[in-house]
Amino acid sequence: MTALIAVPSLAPRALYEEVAELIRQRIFRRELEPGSWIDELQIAKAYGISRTPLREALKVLAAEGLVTMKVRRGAYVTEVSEKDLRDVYHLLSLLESDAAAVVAQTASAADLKKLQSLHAELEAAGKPGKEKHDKFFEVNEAFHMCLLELSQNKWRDQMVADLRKVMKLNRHNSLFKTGRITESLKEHQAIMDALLAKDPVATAARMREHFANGLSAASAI
Amino acid sequence: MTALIAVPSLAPRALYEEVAELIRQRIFRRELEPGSWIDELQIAKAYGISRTPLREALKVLAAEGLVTMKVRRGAYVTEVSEKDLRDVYHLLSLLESDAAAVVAQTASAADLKKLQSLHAELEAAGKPGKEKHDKFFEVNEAFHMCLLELSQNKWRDQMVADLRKVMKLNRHNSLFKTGRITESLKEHQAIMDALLAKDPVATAARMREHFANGLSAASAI
DNA sequence: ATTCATAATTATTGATGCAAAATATTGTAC
DNA sequence: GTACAATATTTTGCATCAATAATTATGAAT
Repeated sequence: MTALIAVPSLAPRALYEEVAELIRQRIFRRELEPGSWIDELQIAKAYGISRTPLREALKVLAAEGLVTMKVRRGAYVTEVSEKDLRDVYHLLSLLESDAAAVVAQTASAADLKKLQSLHAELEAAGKPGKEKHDKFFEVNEAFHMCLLELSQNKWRDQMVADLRKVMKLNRHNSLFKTGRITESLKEHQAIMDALLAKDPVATAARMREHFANGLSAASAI
Repeated sequence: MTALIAVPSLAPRALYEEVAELIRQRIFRRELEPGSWIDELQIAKAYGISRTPLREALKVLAAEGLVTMKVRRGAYVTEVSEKDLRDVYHLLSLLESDAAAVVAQTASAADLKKLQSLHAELEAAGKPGKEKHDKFFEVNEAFHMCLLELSQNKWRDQMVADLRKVMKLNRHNSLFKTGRITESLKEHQAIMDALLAKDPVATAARMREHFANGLSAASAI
């Protein structure tokens, strides 16, 4: 029985948020499989907490789409169909390409420099020989998130973050981590070029292509 | 003290959802003003329920963006800035125009008929002389929602629904209800035409215009 | 033997109670 | 009179407890 240890941080989160994050991670790690029932009693006991904050955490996860609440039947890890994944991916493409267009129009020199440095990191991490794929995916995520933040629309940030969480429910969430690192780098380069040219239309187009390629690579599996 | 009466329906909702809906409506009616603190004890007492389902309801509303939770300070009705509204509106435009394009490509004859009948209703409700504006806005919402549903992406449905809720936080949520009924009808007609022509690009463009006009009408106030 | 009904068990949902934290209030000292 | 400190009150947040609903198991009747 591993009780939760209270970590005194500067921005203290409520217990239900703490628990939500723990369960999120367990879902991503597939410790809790899609479709499976979430045993409140067992988890509460395992974490050494009561069921009240746990249930609040489950409500949060339900709002994110990670779990599904059934009346009088409790919480279940959301099952995503192939169509769901395509639908979510489509929305990600739409939202992120739009964000990219905005950034192309509004980014300052410093903003572009930041993106370029991330892009450079990405190229370094993607060098053949290097097999630190984790690093590549991490920086890739950082690049996309940085672009998002630069587009200055917190509502979109939230939506993209939630959609990306849903994508992680997928077994082969290969959409993000296929072995197409070289192609992905080329596409990122194209996006960077369009951004530096401050061409919103081209930037959005390159981002859409980037997503389209990711999707076809995924469905080819 | 008005206790909640259990309405036995076919799809029984949990109490926390029931309560969430009640609070949602109170927020939309501005009984609970943006920025104001939500008194858990008072509301629980007023509804004749305990704080537990109420707190769960507040978590749901927080996920929708209608309320903001502050650690150890409770729940507050979300305050949306002018920029927030523009940002949300931008996303609505993006999502709904994309949905319209999908429908233009995939709609069956029956689907189009359904949209046409809603459009006819809208024209009837918008006839000068008739001052049933409520009816107009209601049918307008129905038209947009029907289009959404026909585009067959439940994730987008959810996002649009949430974003529209946030829009309703606005004092003058004039974006939907300006006195530009005639113009709005013309724009809807243009959308219908593009849909019937099964032209996705034109349909999306008309929808974007529809939103752009709504925004400028709103900011002109 | 199979089906339907009833009872028992199990799990969710809602209520109440308690402790900790934050804010407001009051009093005292300078 | 103002500022700071200590106390009191208010309110959140978590835990425990009770009740309701659903599922499963058991038994009886056809």
